[in-house]
Amino acid sequence: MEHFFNQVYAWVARIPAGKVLTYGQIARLLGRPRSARVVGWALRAAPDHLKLPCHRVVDRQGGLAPEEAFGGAWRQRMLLEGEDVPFQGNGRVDLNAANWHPEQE
DNA sequence: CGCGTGACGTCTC
DNA sequence: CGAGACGCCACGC
Repeated sequence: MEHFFNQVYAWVARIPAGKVLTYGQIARLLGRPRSARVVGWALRAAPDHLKLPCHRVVDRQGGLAPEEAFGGAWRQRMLLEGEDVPFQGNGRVDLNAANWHPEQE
């Protein structure tokens, strides 16, 4: 539980600026390919003092978090654009260019 | 110990 | 190509 959450936080904290990870991707990195939901849950429960770049975590289609998170999806988009994260123009992150592959690091 | 729930994912229609 | 249904896993009650 906290171990799982901690792992999620660890990966999120490692995401370089300008790159993004998907929930499912993180879940796989943790050895739980079907725990994408739990990943999102972990971020939901992520304490602010960890200062995690949770705005760099998107869904499989590059979609941003719901409005209720971040105090507005526009906020997340603004942060991403501020890091030169490419958008597709439809409000989604261009995963083809911004998706981070930790295995390559 | 069982039930409901959710920042997701994949398959179908 | 958009919307809906089901599946998954951890957690709180």
